Amino acid sequence: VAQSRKVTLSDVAGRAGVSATTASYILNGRSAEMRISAGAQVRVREAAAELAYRPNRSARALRTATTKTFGLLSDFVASGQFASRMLTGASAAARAADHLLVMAESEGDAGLEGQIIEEMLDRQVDGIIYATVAARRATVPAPLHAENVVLLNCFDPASSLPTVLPDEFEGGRTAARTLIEAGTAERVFIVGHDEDARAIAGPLRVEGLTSGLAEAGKAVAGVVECAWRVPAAYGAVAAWLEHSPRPTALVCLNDRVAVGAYQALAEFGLRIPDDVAVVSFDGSDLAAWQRPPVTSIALPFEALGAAAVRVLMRDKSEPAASVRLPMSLVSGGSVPTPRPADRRSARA
Amino acid sequence: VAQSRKVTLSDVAGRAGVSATTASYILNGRSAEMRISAGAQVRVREAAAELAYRPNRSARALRTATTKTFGLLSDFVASGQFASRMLTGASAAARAADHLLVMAESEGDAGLEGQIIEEMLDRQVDGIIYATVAARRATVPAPLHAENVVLLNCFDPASSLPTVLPDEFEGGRTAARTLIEAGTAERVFIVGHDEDARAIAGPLRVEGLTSGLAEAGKAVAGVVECAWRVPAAYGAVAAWLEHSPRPTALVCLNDRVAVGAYQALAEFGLRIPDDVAVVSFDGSDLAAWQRPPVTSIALPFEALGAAAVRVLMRDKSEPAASVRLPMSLVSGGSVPTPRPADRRSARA
DNA sequence: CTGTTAGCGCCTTCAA
DNA sequence: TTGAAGGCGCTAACAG
Repeated sequence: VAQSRKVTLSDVAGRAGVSATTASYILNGRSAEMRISAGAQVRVREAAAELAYRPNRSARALRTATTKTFGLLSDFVASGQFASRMLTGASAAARAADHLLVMAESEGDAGLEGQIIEEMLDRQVDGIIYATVAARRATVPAPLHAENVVLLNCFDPASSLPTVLPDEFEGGRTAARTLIEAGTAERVFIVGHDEDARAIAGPLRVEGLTSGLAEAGKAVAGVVECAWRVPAAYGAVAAWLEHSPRPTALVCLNDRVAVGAYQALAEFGLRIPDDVAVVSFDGSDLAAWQRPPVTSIALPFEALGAAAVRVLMRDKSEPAASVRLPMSLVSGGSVPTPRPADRRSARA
Repeated sequence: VAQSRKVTLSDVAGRAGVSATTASYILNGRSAEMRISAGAQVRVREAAAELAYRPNRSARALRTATTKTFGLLSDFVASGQFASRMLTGASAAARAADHLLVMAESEGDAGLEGQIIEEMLDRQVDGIIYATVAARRATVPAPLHAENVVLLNCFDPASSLPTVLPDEFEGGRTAARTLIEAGTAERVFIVGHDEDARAIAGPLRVEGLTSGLAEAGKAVAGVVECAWRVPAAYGAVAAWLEHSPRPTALVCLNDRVAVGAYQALAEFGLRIPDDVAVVSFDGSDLAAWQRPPVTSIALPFEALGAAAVRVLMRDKSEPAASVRLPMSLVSGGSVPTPRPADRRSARA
């Protein structure tokens, strides 16, 4: 039966007729190591259960300087699915390892970021995930360099901190392969352009695409430059369609761009995938909701978050390896299905 | 200059030539109350700054049983914008009040939920936000009844815990008023239907709509039942358009439903807003990304999160009032603009 | 195999 | 106006 007043370790020890030390050893799974008698073990466990004993984490933290808590610091969480799904993955992985996540958003403000880092460090978090919502170069604040830190979806050229990133380059190659297999790689146009010089997702996706097309003797026919936002993409693609040769395929640098492109194509009476194939990146719900659903090279959102947690929990004697996770093809209906013969030969 | 080893309060006191007690009073803003000498105050503050002193929160937590940390427990975070934007609001409000948020997701699993609650309580959080991603009735686990808890986007009929909810009923009335002013309230059909018996958003939105229409002598013409998902809404609306009289307006119970409805209307060659007006609920980005943008009755996502934090931080001598926040009209282009004369008379 | 002792860093009575 | 002492609950040497 649970007590009304908070149950402490010595309450348990008292009830089991042992000292607090012994109870501590038993409850922390060190009975074998300490060669505790079977009787004591049973009595302590029973007492703990009967009293619904829960260790006081603050006391333990003071003593051991660990909190079974990780900090997750992100620049933005509200935009798109990246932050939330990554958070889900990280949170689940942390919980599976008996940890909790303290989370905060810097809103891209360096001052705020610094404050948050102090707050997290004050709380003695066991590690910090430094995440960005867009894959990019980042400058990690100095106080983090000495801590257990992992960079998620970003990297700092000036530091050797471990990093978890999606493999954008291979993702680009997957996009190329998809178009080649479908026989729509004749006139491929890229839609989208990163204004942010620190961004790496776009450039890597483009490089991968170019590399993949080259293997089949193809090349990118051109780029429709626009911000990675729906209205911008709509406007740019619509304006471009006025004057340009009809593309066989559009590679949209993310799903929002694809939505804008869909709108423009519809306005010009171009059918997807019959007239134009569309491939995009991210694999968010947004892609699945279009008609037809957009074939998208998906970010492993949850896996990225989980991988970051695993890096924080690694055996600290090891040097902390960075991780690059594959992006996967989520087939929608925006790329024509290759005839079986084509597909077979392409795979061979 | 910061030390390599962790700086403690007595380090500061030593450097300032006072005892830890005095330093504690000064650094906690109790100098006046304790009538500390001006000199001591200056010296202690200087010493703290020079040593870059930061209080050890774990030690303070052990002593005071408070952590300047709130727990945020949600059933899901990844779906849609609700959780993430609400999280943004809560996190910002918490930080503004010198608190941090520990966050976890129960994935709708009661067992997991119980574990997470224990974990949060073990860490002595100063309060817990119990949030659901869909507005609904909830059954708050027993351990929370005795704690500082606020329900966010849900309520528990069996408890008297304070609650933060959007005003869905008034939101429905706003939708009605919008259609009436635009002169498109003749044949209004509702699209969407909650399967979950615990859900309250849909029913309240419908009630509000009905009430608002009634004031103008109108009524809902019918309901197209479908789950609140894009493909379901598309399918239901498309099937329905085959046989039904053309509506003057569709009230979609959320933005995802509106997206599906848009797709169906487009397929039938019906133009928005000329042939059919569309109003929906939530005010997520999704609505803004349609062409034309959907006129949507918006949930105050960030404000809901912030309000929940404020409830947790209220003066504890007060009884904890529940909060109902207004939904706001976000005009897109999916409802025809009323002629100025109409609008004026409707407002009178 | 188990208990005693000694703090972790901080706040807070109580005395001076 | 300030300092000394005690203890929050837990863990870890060190004895026995």
